[in-house]
Amino acid sequence: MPVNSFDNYPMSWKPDKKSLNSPLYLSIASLLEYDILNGYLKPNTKLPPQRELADYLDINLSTITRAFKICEMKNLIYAVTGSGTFVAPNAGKAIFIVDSETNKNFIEMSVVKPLDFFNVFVAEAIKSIAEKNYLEKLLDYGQPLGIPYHRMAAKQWLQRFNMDVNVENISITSGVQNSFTLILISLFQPGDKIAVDSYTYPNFIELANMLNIQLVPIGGDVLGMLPDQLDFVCRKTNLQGIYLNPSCNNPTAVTMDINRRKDIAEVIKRHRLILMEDDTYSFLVPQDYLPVSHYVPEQFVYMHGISKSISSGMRVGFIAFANEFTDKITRGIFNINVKTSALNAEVITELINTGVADKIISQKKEVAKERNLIYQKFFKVDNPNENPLSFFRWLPLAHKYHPQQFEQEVFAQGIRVYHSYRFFVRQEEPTQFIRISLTSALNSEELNRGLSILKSFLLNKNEESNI
Amino acid sequence: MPVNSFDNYPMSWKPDKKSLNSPLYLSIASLLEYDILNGYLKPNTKLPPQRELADYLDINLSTITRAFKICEMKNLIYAVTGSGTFVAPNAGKAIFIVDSETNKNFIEMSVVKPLDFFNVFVAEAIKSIAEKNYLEKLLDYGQPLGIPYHRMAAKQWLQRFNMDVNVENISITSGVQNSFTLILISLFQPGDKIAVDSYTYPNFIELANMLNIQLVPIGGDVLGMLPDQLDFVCRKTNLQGIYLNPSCNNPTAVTMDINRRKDIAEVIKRHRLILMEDDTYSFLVPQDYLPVSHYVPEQFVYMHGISKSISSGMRVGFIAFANEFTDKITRGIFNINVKTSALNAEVITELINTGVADKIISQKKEVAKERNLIYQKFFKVDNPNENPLSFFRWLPLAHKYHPQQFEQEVFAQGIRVYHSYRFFVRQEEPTQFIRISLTSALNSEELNRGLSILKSFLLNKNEESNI
DNA sequence: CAATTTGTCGCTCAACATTTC
DNA sequence: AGAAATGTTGAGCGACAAATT
Repeated sequence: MPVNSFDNYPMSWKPDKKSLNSPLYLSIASLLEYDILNGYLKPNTKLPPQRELADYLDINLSTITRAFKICEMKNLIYAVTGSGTFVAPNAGKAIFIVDSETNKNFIEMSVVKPLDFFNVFVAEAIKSIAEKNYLEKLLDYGQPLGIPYHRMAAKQWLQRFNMDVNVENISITSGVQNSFTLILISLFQPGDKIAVDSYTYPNFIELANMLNIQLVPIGGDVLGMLPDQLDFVCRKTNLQGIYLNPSCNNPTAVTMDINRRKDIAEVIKRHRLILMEDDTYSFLVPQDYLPVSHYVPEQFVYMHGISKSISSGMRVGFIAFANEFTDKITRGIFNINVKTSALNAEVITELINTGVADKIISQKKEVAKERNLIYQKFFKVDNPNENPLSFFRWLPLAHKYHPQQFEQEVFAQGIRVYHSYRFFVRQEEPTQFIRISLTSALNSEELNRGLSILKSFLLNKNEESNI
Repeated sequence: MPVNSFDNYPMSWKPDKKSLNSPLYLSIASLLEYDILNGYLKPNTKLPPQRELADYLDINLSTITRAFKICEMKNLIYAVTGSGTFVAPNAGKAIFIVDSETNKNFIEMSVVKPLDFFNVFVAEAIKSIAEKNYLEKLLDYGQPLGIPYHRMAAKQWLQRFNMDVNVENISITSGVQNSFTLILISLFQPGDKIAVDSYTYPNFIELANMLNIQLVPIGGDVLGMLPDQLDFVCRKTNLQGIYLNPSCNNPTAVTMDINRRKDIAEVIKRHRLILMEDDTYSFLVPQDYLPVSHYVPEQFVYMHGISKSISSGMRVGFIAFANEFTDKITRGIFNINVKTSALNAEVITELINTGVADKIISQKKEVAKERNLIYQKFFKVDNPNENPLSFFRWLPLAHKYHPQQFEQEVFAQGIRVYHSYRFFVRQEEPTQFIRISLTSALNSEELNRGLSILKSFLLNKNEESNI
């Protein structure tokens, strides 16, 4: 191809040669960033091949590669060998999930709230602790992993979910999100790669982005992540870890059965991945399920939040981990948080030891069951592996929409749900979904009303097929 | 120099040519790492020039540069153009400060404890909160930056220290260390460079290391960091931020006067640095001091811990920040912690609003004054800019010691202090110091005893000069 | 203060791996 | 199944900048 014919050749992106200055690769990267963030390059646009851009700008191919790598680290683009480079579907958009709570005159089905009306019990626990005479002792530094009494309660609690480890392998953290931060910083490096489900919890995605840790989506089926696909990716890419959500995957609501857990564990072992198992929803699963961590005793970090099961406001979580990680995690806790407030851990310990925690859970399960029945009055649940007590539901859409616009149109009807774009890791989505929280509405009646509005909205959009 | 004469030439490090495999640069980096971590290369050893190593291994110079860069990122070595590359003084050593608390049969003067015996007041505050009827309302998600009532209390509290900002520019965090994490992750990138005092708080150093943020030490004088030196470094290196501890620098105990604060602020403005001002010790400074943040209203993050002033166990801190950073910080808080427990913030708010916090502080200042007088019975304080109420003291040593060995020898006498190696950022220390905590001993008598033991120990070492 | 030593950095080259057709 | 398209990666080159002598 003659060098001067580029004007006639349709290139999706033509950086202005004149505005390039030294260093070239940074200059190119920032031009690209600018054009993406300012909307001149739309999500999913295919960029010209690196060779073509290099020819056009009359520089070396690898200079383009470097420029692209910078933008890829910022999650603005993603590159696939053989196919090309594409603008990321979520380039520059915030996907994180945060409770807005500004004069709620709409029905909340986006954020998953943990049925906070059981907080009366927590308030009682606080009162009973306030009367204890050892209160002062809870108020000093020391014991970054938690005081033994609290860690013992954690041990007993985790045993309920078949996670049986020594007290030395347990730490109190300031909630699951804080556990994510702790583990990503302590056990991983910027540039490391972690395998995740194609649909993953947005706040994990955003945190990984902030820390420059790359997430590699692995395909799944009705039971969740496919071991073969994981193995396949591990063979060609150097992965350091894997993040799993096996009890009730957020957002798909899928529960991994025992066989799939074993199979995945095999692959994790084979490739020496660090397993980050997020088992916040273990309380919604029958008692005979063993965590994936159980099968990889030398390379797991099991993260258990009590925000969903017991109380969200206390900001307490537990982690259990393989011996190997003890030093790094201890150091990490100290450098990130110093420690978690023992007062808060004491409240949770009290709830566990007095059996109130169990009571809260069984009541939450009742409500969850009821709300799922309401959901099924409106929408079908096809996959038998979806957790019947899930706090949220994952509904496929028959058509393609503009994600944010879709959320806004729904909102205009007085309800809020999340579109799947928030959960998707790289690449374009083949099918679109919405995640519907069942536990955020104030009561069954409100949920009923919300789902009914949603259903009419979808029917208006000719979305019969999945309903 | 003939290529074959290397055997006779004294090279401080000769990697085994045979154990090199592809990729070369990684292979070299891991050989170097191995030799440093296993003690074959001692701290401060000068490595052979990169060109010489390249010649010796018969590979390209830049391949060595790359290998060295990897080790430099891990803080195993540091390179100075013109002088050479050296093994880092703290290569592979943990310097972080953690309260060990295992059967204390020694006098604690290493960790700085915050005079925890005033926790009775905090316990009372908890009791009074437990009786409030709005307790449940504190237990949900939402309001990641803190509920307005708490942020208002924070605003009033910060005003005492002349930090006057709107409520919108304030957030509750889970303590100062957590604020560091938040800000380093939210406003900086791996590879960014931050200016710090040559002697800096070890847990800040370690956290920066974990996040691959480079710290650049700036020289100082009796008033702390020198503006000219900061300016000088900014001109040649691309710095993104600066970390300061102006009220009572940890470990030097120096208080920056107003003029120095203004001068430093000028340089910060000129080079558009992000200021991280750690003002945990502002309660030990006279009321007319303005924070450095005051002079750079568009680029500051002011971090205020209450662990030292009010209560360490509650894990609550406040940050105030320039408008510009609001979005990034909000997103960061949500992705790192979700939020800080409102229960804990409520306790601190209660202490502030009832005036108990002020009472705690004035009592702590009394004790600090008394303990500093005890110190001066044993050791001189030469620099008038050292804070007379400091919780710790910084004592120069006349001779050079092996740092860890020194700490152990002192420990053998039944006391614990920290050697300056823990605080030093890169390069070898010209003079060695020890940091002596005055507030960790249980009472004046114990402190007296500890200092007396320390003094005899030092006199035995012929350390008269500074005593 | 000029020459020398020493580390830094951006760009190029070429072999390679993966995907598509 | 083989050829073409496309992204990846390690190493080399050379100009440069800073510190030392």
